[in-house]
Amino acid sequence: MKAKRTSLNDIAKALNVSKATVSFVLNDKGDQFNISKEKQRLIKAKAKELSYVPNFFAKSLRQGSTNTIGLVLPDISNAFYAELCKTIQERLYDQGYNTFIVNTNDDAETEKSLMSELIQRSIDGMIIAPSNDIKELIPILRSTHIPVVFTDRPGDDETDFVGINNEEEAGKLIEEFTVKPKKILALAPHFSSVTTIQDRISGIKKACDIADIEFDVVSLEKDQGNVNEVIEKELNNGADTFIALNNQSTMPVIAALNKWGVSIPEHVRFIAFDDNASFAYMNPPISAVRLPITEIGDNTVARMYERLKETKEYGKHIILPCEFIKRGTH
Amino acid sequence: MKAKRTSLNDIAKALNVSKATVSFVLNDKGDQFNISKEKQRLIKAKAKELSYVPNFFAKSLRQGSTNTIGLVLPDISNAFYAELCKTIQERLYDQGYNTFIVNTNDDAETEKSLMSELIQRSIDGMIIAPSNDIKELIPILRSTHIPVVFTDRPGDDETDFVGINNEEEAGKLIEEFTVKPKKILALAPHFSSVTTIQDRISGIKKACDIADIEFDVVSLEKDQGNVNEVIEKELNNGADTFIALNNQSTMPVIAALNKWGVSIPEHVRFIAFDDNASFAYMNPPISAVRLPITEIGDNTVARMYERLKETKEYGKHIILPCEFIKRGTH
DNA sequence: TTGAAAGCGCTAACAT
DNA sequence: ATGTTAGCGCTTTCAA
Repeated sequence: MKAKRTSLNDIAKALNVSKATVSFVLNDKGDQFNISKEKQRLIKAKAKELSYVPNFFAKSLRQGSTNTIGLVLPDISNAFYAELCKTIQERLYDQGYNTFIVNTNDDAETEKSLMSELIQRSIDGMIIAPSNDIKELIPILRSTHIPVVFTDRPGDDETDFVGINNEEEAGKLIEEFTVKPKKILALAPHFSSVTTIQDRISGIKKACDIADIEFDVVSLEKDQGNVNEVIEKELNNGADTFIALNNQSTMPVIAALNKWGVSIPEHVRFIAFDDNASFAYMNPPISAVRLPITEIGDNTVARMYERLKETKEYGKHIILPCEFIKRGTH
Repeated sequence: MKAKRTSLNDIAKALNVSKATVSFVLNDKGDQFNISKEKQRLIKAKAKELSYVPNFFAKSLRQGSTNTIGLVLPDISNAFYAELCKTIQERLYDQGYNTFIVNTNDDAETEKSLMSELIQRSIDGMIIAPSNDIKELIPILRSTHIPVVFTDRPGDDETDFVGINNEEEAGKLIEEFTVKPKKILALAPHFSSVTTIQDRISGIKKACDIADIEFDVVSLEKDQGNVNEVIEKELNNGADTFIALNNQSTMPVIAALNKWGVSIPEHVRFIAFDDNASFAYMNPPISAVRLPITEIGDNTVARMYERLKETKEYGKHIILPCEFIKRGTH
């Protein structure tokens, strides 16, 4: 019952010209092939009249390319990735590319299989914020020759990357506190071995060593009761300065601090790495490092576009600066 | 340089059989076509050996279907839609479908053009949380014959829908307050004419009329200074009970209430429609209506699957219940 | 029990 | 200046 879509051939027949001519004209190669202006006009008019729409799949099959970029993200429901995803998708769309988004749930095996799937679909390029160690990914990456750009989480020196310098940005933080910290406690999300978190830890640690500040890290459990206990213990151990290592670990810590009646910034100081819309509304509003999400997205797509169009050279790392948002807790 | 992918033909040649035979076997129709067990085994082994991967586009072209569902969402960076998107994508993937996500930014024109784009790509079905009025969408929907399921925001009686009964759920809320409200103020996000918000308003209004409670609605500006003013004015007008009509309007109101030193739930009561992860960590934690996001996603995909596979009948509305999360502000 | 061949809609090399 | 034609890789009807 489905009314058949107009095809190139329909237009060609209606006008008594060849498919090739129609194809040229409709792909704006009319002049290049010296098709007469009049005929071009006619063809375009007829295409409109029959509401012709090119068949994407026939085109892809013929050309061997799909105009689609695969986007591999750890968790699309995390505010950071949701925003990044939106930006990347929009920019790609502006360039005429479609985005095929897959979600790995930060699971290494899922990621590997999804990546293979994507490659099998003849995508033209892949943008990835990897959950796996780069070493695990190399075999998969080797099996294809499409450009790959890493975003947020780096690969190695051979792979393109757009993101921030987590170590440096985290290290700079200890100078922002209004009171010199005695002991800094970094709060890591549960089970997080991803490089971004590890780099942030190492940055803070190094800075603390130099400034002669005591330093410790704890990993937060999902259970709030547990978080409360941990924070109480650390408070007793002299921690007076807290840095949440990502947006997910912020709220539980603030809640625990509130529970023990510790006032911020009078008794202790707090900074969140990775800002969140809600932070500005807290009481007091939470000081945070804003990751340049839009810029990361823009640059990632720009780099992908370069790789797609011109450059064969790879391994470029684009590092963007963060911004410290001074609010009421630092 | 790109190593050519193994094709059906490669396998056929290597084994000296026809493409057809290989195709049958690899699509598990070997028995149906009485291909000998031995040959089937051979073919499958060779396919594995050459790491054969079917060409998605050739298949789509030939079959005229793409195994892809278009998903049209207003704003993928909004927590509610991010979560919904994730669920729908996962379920669709489980069923062997791919999801093509597009983001309309709640802009009516963008939505219309993106929908047309999607249809042009020969998607097999479309799931949409529309920004446009259904009347605007009808011409576009008419131009195709693929199944369409509306999610979160309904179309009309002729279109499938999965979501909640906003009017009813909002109406029930007024019974939840621990103190009988004198005057309820509903807080709408800036410029929101979408039906979900309108239905929530009308539900509360009706319930207030019956219970003889004063009721008013205000639309919140982006600017917090403005929100503060509005809330102050309404406080002076006797508002003692606040209902945020979506998750975006919650934080600004809480911040304003804090600013004026109004304590919750002692002085005023507050409920948010649409829960958010951060609400549990606020002080006091925010009472909220939890939308059944996962269930909406599951049912949307299930319904789409039905439409794709069996049913020609449409216009089914699946209404799911919400859950009121009692925390500290109501 | 298997193979041959047509054709999905498009592009581009080659003719004319 | 425009037409002819050969596939891209796959499925499926028909023939053997």
